[in-house]
Amino acid sequence: MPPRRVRNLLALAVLSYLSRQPMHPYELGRTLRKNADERSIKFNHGSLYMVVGQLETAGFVVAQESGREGRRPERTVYAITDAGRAELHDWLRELVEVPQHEYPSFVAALSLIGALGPDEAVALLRRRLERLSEQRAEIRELIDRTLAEGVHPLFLVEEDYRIALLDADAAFVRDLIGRITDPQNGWAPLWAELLAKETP
Amino acid sequence: MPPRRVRNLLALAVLSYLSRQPMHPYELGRTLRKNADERSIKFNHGSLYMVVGQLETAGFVVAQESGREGRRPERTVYAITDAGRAELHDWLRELVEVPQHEYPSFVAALSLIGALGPDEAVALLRRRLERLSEQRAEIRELIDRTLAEGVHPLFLVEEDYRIALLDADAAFVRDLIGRITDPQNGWAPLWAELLAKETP
DNA sequence: TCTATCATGTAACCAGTTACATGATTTT
DNA sequence: AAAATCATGTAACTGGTTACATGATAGA
Repeated sequence: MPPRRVRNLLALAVLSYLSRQPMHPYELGRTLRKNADERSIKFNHGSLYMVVGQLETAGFVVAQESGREGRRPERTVYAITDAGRAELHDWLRELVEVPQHEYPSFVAALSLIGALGPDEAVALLRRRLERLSEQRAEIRELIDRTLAEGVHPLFLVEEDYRIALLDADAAFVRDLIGRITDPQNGWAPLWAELLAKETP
Repeated sequence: MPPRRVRNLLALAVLSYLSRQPMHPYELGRTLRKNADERSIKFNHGSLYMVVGQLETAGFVVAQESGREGRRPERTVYAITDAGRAELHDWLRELVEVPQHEYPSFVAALSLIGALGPDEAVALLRRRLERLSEQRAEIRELIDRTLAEGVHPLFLVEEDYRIALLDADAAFVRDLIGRITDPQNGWAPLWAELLAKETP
């Protein structure tokens, strides 16, 4: 199959909302913000117009009416097309089914962490643990607050997933600290030695 | 503190390698590839030159000699500056210490998964589990192979971390399938109902 | 009434990717 | 000697972000 004509994930959210009802870009923005989708999908005012434009040239949405109301600027309302629905469905399927190779910044940091000394690394990892638990608490609270408003947990699974990732991160970090500092065969001594050699 | 003048993580790797010895961009590329850094940091031939250029204008690296050897094209060798070393160190510290808010595609997918039917979603999630375990096996094998070559495990922590994330993903997905399909109070019936309402 | 904020869109800029160019070496 | 691959870099294009513009409403 050919690569997607529009790859930006913001386009997925746009298709999803337009599949419910036609809207104009600004309204899409408000809706995305109201539903806290910015937590899951990066977007800003400008990129919305860009993405909608891309979707239009790809034939996934069409400009419906472009009227002005009072003396507001033009508002162009877009509707999803059949091709757009197909793309939405297919794309979502793919994203759920096939785990993507991604580039979290902590992976990059770990791959270069040798450049820090073992003591410094451990100190930083300990601070990371604190931040991780703060973030976890925030998300936990967000979930509870939202559930209390009567929202079905189905609409919060992405936050559950975030918590799962944070927990895995924390567990990994704890383990890593152990492997560095273990008094028997921790990495610290050798690590320090390697570092001393390459820094003249 | 002001935002980083160069944000691309590839620049971090470049600074790290240049802190060992001056190199020209092509050599950096070879080195990155040899060390399998492409698994942790996205890069391609073109972006290397861009990033090195950015680092130069930011004053983190300087062009040293630009000679030609035989009749090869010009090769410009870059060296790290003191400011560059400081940036490398500070940036690495930050990346280890503070967990970034990121946008994995599965988070986006989960936030919109309601648009799929519960049965379809479960089927896809099951396939995801298979793929996750395949990926895990591949990484496991990579780690073992590399360790067998005598590489110190410190230089493989990022792969350990990937495995931790894959495991967390899989555990989450298994749990999610359970929450959807649970015969007592699984989400499937309500979910199907919601979906039917909004799709006329 | 002046100022802020909302509503809506466009344009300019910057970052990142893909494609192109060209001589050197190795393989067939 | 032709073809492939390595070595090295630049240029063109596309995607994404930031900044700008402008009328409308609400608050001080």
